[in-house]
Amino acid sequence: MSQPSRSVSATGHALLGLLSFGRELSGYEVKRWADDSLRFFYDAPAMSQVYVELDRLAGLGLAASRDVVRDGTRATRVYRITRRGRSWLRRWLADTPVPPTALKHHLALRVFLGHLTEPERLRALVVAHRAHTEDLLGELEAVRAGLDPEDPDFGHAWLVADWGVAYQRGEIASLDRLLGQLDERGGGGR
Amino acid sequence: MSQPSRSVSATGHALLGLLSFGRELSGYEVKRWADDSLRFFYDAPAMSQVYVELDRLAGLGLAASRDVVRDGTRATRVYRITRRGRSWLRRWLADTPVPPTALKHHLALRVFLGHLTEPERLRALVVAHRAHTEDLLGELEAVRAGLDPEDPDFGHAWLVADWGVAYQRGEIASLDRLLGQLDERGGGGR
DNA sequence: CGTTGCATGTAAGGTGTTACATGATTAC
DNA sequence: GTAATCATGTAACACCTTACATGCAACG
Repeated sequence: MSQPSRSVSATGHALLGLLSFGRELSGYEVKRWADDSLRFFYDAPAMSQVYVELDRLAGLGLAASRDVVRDGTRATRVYRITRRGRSWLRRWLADTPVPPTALKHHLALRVFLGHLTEPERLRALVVAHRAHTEDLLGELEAVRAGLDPEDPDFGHAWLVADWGVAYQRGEIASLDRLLGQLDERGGGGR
Repeated sequence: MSQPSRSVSATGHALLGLLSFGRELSGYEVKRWADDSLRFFYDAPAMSQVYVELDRLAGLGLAASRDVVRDGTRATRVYRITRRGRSWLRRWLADTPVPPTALKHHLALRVFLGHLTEPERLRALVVAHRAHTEDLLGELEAVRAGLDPEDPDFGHAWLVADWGVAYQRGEIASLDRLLGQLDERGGGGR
């Protein structure tokens, strides 16, 4: 049999992970679910990428697809994880080293280059980012509220959502601290 | 005049940002500096990518290069930011919307899929990640110690380093909290 | 005399994005 | 009727990585 260790990307594993919860899902549904879960701690792939990735998983035998015609003429292609896919994922989870967290903090880059702009402008960027973070926090709290921490499968999803809530709260606290420091800088000397 | 708004990638802006501190730097030096600063809040690009990016910035007139022969035969190509590059960066900083933070938290993905493995195995992954985070924290503290918060230019770098320290400490606290929750799950029912 | 650090690049390939193209069904 | 949602995919391209290729200088 094949050993596509290298042939499944991190995103592929993430999507196969969504299928591992046992439901049969269309690409569209996978994307929506990714937007409600993966997005908060992992980049949610574009819609087009989801189709490509699911197709590849099916090609490797890790997922199986079938076309469902419900009522209308246009078919919906649904995917489910195969036994091979499940054991594949298990082994991946157990044996593959966890890569370091990849962060692209665009606001931090701008603060880093703060010498290039006026203090008020920089402050405005931070404030806008703070507002955006508040929004994210609200969404995450809603996600967490929809999960059951006692559930055998989705309990882990709850853990991650709970963690995400703490993470975003920490981010907001950091931003407030940063704003205070910027005010000291701007108000004082220079 | 060109309007290469679209032609400079985020990484390009980050590297141009390093040049904006005024020093004339070789590609090699840019890479080392990126590893000591950008790496903590933005992905540090590969060495080869640094050369490509600098070359592109020079092609756009945002940076200028010259070959320095110091002593030996092999030339070192050094880059400095041009006046155009500086005003380019300023406008970018002032006018370009800040994209949302992109996170790829590979450990969170594994916790999310925790139903696929044994509690002890999952715990081990978290512990390993915690150790790695401690290392990062140590490196960041060293970076911060080498910066002066009062410096007109590098004061902003200090702010970001200080923020990074708080960020990684928060991460460690989150991981400890997560470990406690995992123990409750594992030790109790199920 | 071998390894590490300085130094620069090319080639190939993987990963993912945006834009485009198409079309049905449902809700207002 | 028209807008939003469901639904699937292709094409072009941007971005970045790994592997490779080369070579000098300094240190032990």
